[in-house]
Amino acid sequence: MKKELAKVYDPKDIEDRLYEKWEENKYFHAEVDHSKTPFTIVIPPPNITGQLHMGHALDETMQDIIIRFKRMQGYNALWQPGTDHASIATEVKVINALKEQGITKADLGREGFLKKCWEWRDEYGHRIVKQLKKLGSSCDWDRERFTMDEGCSRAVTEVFVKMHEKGWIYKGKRIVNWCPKCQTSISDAEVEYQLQHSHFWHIKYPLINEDGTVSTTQFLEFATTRPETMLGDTALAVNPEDPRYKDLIGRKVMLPIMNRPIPIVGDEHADMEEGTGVVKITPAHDPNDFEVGKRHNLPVINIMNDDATINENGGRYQGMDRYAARDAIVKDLDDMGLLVGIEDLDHNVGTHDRCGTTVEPLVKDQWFVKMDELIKPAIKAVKTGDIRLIPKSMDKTYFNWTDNIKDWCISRQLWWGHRIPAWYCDDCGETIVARTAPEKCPKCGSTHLHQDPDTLDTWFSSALWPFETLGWPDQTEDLKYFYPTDVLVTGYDIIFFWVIRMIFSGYEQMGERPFKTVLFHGLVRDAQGRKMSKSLGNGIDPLKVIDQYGADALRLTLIRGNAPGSDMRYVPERVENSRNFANKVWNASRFIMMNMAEGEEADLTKMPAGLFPEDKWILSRFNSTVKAVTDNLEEYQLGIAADKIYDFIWGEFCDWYIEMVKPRLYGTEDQSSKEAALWTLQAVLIGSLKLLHPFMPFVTEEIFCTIQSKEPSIMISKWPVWKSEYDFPAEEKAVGIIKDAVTAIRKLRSDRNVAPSRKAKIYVVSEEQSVLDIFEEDRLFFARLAYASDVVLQKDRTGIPEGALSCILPFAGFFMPMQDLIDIKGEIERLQKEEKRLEGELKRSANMLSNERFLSKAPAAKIEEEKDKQKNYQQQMEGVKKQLEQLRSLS
RNA sequence: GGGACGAUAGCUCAGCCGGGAGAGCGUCCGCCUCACACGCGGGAGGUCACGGGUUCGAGCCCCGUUCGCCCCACCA
Repeated sequence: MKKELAKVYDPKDIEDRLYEKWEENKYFHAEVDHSKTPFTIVIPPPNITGQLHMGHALDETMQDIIIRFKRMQGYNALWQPGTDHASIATEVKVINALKEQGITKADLGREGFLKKCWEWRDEYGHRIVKQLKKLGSSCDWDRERFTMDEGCSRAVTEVFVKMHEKGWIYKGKRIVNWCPKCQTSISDAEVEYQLQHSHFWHIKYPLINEDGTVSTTQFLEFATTRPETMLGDTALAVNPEDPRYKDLIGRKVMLPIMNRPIPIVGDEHADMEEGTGVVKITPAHDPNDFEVGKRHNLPVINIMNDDATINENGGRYQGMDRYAARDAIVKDLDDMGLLVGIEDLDHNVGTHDRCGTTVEPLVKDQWFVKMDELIKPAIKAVKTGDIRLIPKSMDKTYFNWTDNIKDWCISRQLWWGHRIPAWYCDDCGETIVARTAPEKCPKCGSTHLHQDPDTLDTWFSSALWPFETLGWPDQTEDLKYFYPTDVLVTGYDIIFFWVIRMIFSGYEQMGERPFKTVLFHGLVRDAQGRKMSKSLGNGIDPLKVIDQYGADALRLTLIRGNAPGSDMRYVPERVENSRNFANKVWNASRFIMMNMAEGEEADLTKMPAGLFPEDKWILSRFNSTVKAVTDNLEEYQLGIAADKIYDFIWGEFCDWYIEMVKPRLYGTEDQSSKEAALWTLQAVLIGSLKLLHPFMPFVTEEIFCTIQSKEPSIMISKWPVWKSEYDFPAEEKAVGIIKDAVTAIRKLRSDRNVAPSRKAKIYVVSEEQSVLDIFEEDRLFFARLAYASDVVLQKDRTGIPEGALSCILPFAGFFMPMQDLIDIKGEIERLQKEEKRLEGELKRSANMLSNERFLSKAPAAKIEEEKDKQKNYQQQMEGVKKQLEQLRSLS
């Protein structure tokens, strides 16, 4: 039975079926095999709270294209998948879910709460994986990992203990970013600055006289955006060079409300140019002030509880929220005559990126990673090119962060995550950091020990992702073979959170880079260029798009015309075009199959002897496309590669080649001609499907498996390579000439409104026998494409009816006698226009070729090219003039 | 304040090494031509933001300007 495809490509029927087939046959699975070169990608592990969004879709598609390409090239390709426990994001979700049942975290206790988290993970953690599969992602699911599985947890503990021994992880009282809502510390990277409307309050504190009395006439004035923190002020600072104030250094002012004398210190931090030059110093609630406090041994007075209400150090404001306290304090200061004025101000306020709450800098006992030494190899890696960032412009962003890096606060006051492997002795206070829970205190022998309640920043484990997923800390075969990975594909928005941390972790723990290249992509925005967000409700669900248009269409849409590192807009119409392209490929294949005789599969390993010029032309074009696309993919220029395949398949193979060979397929007399055409059709189609497969895995697989029976799947077939026997420059040129002629003739007919159904005799006139030979050889398809009833080749214009429609090209003139369409005047006008255009071109060409400096400096090939052009224009001009002359003699 | 990115057809965007600008959508004209109307053929539409410079030659390289967007830092 002859194989057939449905008339319209319907992805719904086939995508799930093919994905199952791939999984069943273990095509995604990679094992250590020393006869092959590994190529490894680790997935950016999606959060278990996540739902597939367009950002994932883009990220996954890029990785899948690369891994499928490499797999077909013969690499032992591993795409290592997994998910992230996403400590704070998950904890918040679980808390909210519990809230609906009226349960709090505290009700359940630590154990109970963690149980809920694991339940949550079991229920939702696989949702995202299922969604990734809908996209066609060829991850090795047998190797799926989770950042809190046994192995990853072991890796985390190992790193923590090792780094602690090295002195690179320490505990200390530092000012940290505190989220009063989530009740945890967060890292600098998690702080998001937001422009907020606020005020600048101008306040003055009275000077304390030399005799100890409070002055009623002398005040120091300053401005602040946070008047409530005055409760914790422990100094005013002025610049030591400031002539206005330097005599006052060492004197005191009376802190109003609290009635506490505080010193005036001289510190560089006070900028003489700014405001009055006086700054209030609150070491407990401002990072800069904390530093000033350290330099001057100032007391640190914390005035806030963990929920940002005022604590017992805030006197009568105790219990008030920080903003209520602010209003009250401003009012009280005003009543005391100490409020000088209020100014409107828009300024950036740090907020927690998860919940949007304004962070409160607080002094806390937290765990930190010391960054100064750790970061060095990471800086060197990008400087020397050991790790390459694409696009290159990301280098600067990278260095901007590494050059200004501060120690990393890694402890979180959360329950869901890796618990810090530190224990404290209740009797002597000793801190024990260990891989397993110690039985007794090594210092005093006490068995009264308790573990640090905190967990680690979720990025602490993701930083180890490239090697922990391959077995580290064990020295597994997988690790030796697949590490370092080849390319990391991710959005630029997590360069600081994740990419940099993986790089320094890789060098520190493995002594080697975690990946050779980082390929950054941008954000997928909506059609108006806005970020897709839940609150705006403008997000487009990739799953719905897949449902409607197919995964292939979505994938191609996201890849075409998307340059690395730059944001893209999701314009729905573009998906339609991609879907149309899938249908185009489908129908071209359908056409070829319809013409294949039963059981007649071409032997693609053997090129037939009797190929026609057009066969050679398309093979040659295909050959060039193979090379270009391969080069682009090697350079991770995915969008450019996709464009080239699209253009080749649609613009050359379908629009031209298939049309060219139709007469040979329909005719039955010349069997070898038909076979040559069928061989070429299959060779080029199957080759093109292979090129397209990484981009559109489903439709290509379905066609591949229908049109040939030798190989079980396109995804494990061989990637095409450039072949010298497919290189036909002469035929490329010859068919190029025919295409030009066909286009010109079609335009002429279109201009004159000649219906396609109306055929005409075409005279091809050229003095050059070689040109006539080309038309002779390609007569069959030329006639079809140019709507010719007959083609007459001759060296001059004898016998051509007067007033025939004509178009003149450099290499030949074409004449179509259509008596009812004679319009001598119109023809003259048309040719005059052409004459004028040619005059311009000839002038430009002559100018260039008479330019001494062009001739002496431009490359020889360029000069030759220009000379050829000039010659062509001259020939064409000659033909146009001749024709004009004749027409004028008629009129 | 520092830095990145962008400004190309009506819209959304490509444009690799500098050698006379492309795609999709839209639009206009003509076609149900025996694979595909999710299609075919043809057309219109561009001062490549602006001003200088380098070069035989600039959308592309250099300097400056304007506008947009993002990141980082900071505003006491």
